[in-house]
Amino acid sequence: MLDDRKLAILRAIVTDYVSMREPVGSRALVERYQLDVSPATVRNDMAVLEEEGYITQPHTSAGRIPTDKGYRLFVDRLGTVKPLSPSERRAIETFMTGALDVDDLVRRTVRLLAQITQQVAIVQYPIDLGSSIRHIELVTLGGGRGLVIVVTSAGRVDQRAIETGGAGEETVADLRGRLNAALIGLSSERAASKAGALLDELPPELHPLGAVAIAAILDVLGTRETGRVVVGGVPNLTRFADQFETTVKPVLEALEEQVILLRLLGEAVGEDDVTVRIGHENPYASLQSTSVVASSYGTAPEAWATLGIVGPTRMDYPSTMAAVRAVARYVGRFLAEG
Amino acid sequence: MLDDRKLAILRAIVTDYVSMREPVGSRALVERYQLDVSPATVRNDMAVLEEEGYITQPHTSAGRIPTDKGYRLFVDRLGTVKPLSPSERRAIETFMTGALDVDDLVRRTVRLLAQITQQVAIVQYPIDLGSSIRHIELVTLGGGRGLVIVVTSAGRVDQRAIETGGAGEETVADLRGRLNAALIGLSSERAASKAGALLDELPPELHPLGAVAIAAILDVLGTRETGRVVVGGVPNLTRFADQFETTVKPVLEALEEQVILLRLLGEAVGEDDVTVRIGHENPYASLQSTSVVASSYGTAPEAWATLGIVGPTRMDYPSTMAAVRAVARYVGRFLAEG
DNA sequence: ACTGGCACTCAACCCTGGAGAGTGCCAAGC
DNA sequence: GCTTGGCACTCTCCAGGGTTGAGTGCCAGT
Repeated sequence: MLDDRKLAILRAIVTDYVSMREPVGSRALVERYQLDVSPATVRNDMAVLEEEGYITQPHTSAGRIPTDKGYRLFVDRLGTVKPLSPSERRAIETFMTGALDVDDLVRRTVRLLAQITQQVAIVQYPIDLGSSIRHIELVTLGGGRGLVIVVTSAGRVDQRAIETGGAGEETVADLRGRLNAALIGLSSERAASKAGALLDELPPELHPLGAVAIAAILDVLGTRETGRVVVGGVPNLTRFADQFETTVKPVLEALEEQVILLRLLGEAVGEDDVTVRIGHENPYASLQSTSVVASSYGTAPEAWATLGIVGPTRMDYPSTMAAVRAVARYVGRFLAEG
Repeated sequence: MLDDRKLAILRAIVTDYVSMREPVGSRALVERYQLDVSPATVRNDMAVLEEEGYITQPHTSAGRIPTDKGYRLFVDRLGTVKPLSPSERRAIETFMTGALDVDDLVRRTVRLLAQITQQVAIVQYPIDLGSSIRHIELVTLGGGRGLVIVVTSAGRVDQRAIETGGAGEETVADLRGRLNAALIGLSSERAASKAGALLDELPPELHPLGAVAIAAILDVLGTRETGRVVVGGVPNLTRFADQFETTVKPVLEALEEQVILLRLLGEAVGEDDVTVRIGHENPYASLQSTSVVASSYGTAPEAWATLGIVGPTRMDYPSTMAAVRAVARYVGRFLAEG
């Protein structure tokens, strides 16, 4: 039902609307793109496209703009791959090299992604499901307080504050030794179950301290998968300039909710390539005037997470997708190399 | 030159403009506040206030609005202390209790502050200048990589990735022992100088690993003071609704710059009470249409940092200052108790 | 020193008419 | 049968003009 010319017209409408930011009419279309037909023909085709729900007009005498369905078709079948510009490639290289640690890497990635796409960037901290426990440290801080520190083979360090009570240094050392002996080398899941069982094996004098320490370890292991999220490039939202209160505020609110962001990125897990959610395809009402372009990154199972961007549905999908894909690849490679 | 009535009029103008968000005229003033004089008298006084630079009018036939200088006078001499509402007190209690660790505490504080002030909140991580080194951990991760972890008596944990090369487990253990023996209990400054000297004392076989480990430790100690900053409540910026591109974008950009935020908060260090910077008093051009209300918090010297809010110059200073002060006190107390 | 009165200014609002962009439809042409 | 030129129609946008209303500054009177 949609012949080649209609598809070409849809592609032209999307392209034009994205760059011009104005509803596009039949005349402008034939002038700016080589359609080799008259405006009247284009109008007829546009009527069909509108009937099928791919485009719509804001008001009677205006040009057409793509609907979410139109963008979807464009992304799925019409988008031509747009390679990154040399300067973008260079930006990626420059940003990545010299990252100090995972924290720094994530911060750099957010900035980079926001800069090339000119959108709001979201990067999830790498989660290391498949990694194993490398070290467990118990430190007293005085005043009856202390820390439990868990280090994994992927280089991740988590800590929890605990009440140590009046436990002496040798008690701490004893417990530290037992914990390490029991848990080092185990995966998160196995460590969690082993730790639970370990409490019963401890001599009574280690019991009070052992209980809180193990509880802290279980907490670390349990919350590990949810991973944090970092957001950047929020100023790019100002390009939504029209409708501020109605459009931007909900988006800002969503961006402050870690849970929402995680779920948003979560949709991309398991996909091979870049995932695109357009407008209402989005699970959150507050983001239904935006699109999300996301991708997994990293080398499973050691470090695996997702990153992406949030922007107006009216965005340059080919470029954005290329950028997200490229950044995901680079970060993944960087992570693998250390 | 400014008698009591003129001051009362200025106070009324500020109060009214903040709540009504509209230039305020002489008639409205005498109607809404008990000035006991006629509009004409108020007009005469307003002419003087305008001449002195405390108020201004957007255009000829409009009411008056306060200038930065007017707000300054209001804050310094006219603001009546506004106690927190019971619900705000309750919010503070609720938010604080149950914080897991410093990270969590900071996150909760940002949310809390943003919620009660309805502004953008900024909280600096506690910096622990006066604390001492409690433990140093060296962990190998395989693949020639490893981690240096530094724990302070205030419970702060920092880590750095290092190249361990092919160093064996006993080498690592040896170095770990020497580092801990040398550095535990020292303050940041003394630890830094001692660490630098320590390298020369190491036996040759520990040299390559010792060099990178000590470099990492120095890096941790060196960057510790600059502390990170967390921002929250950005959606509250939407209440700037007028002038979006011109007003909000620069603010959003500033909010993404850790350096700017740190400097902004830094101004409040050493002050006893809440610090207020109004409009152009602000060092950054992009924030000159905003005011910053900040306060130090924490118990020196163990943990000491600042927090505050950024909002329009047209803000409810008494309430905001009360809220910032209260939150700073609470967080400080919480931090002291652990 | 305060007040009432008055003339003046200026943004905001509404209404109107014209211009322009774009459409849908139809009859004619290839 | 698809395509095209023509035409009437719709609707937004914009500029112009008149009115309204809030607010001011100034002055003379108490």
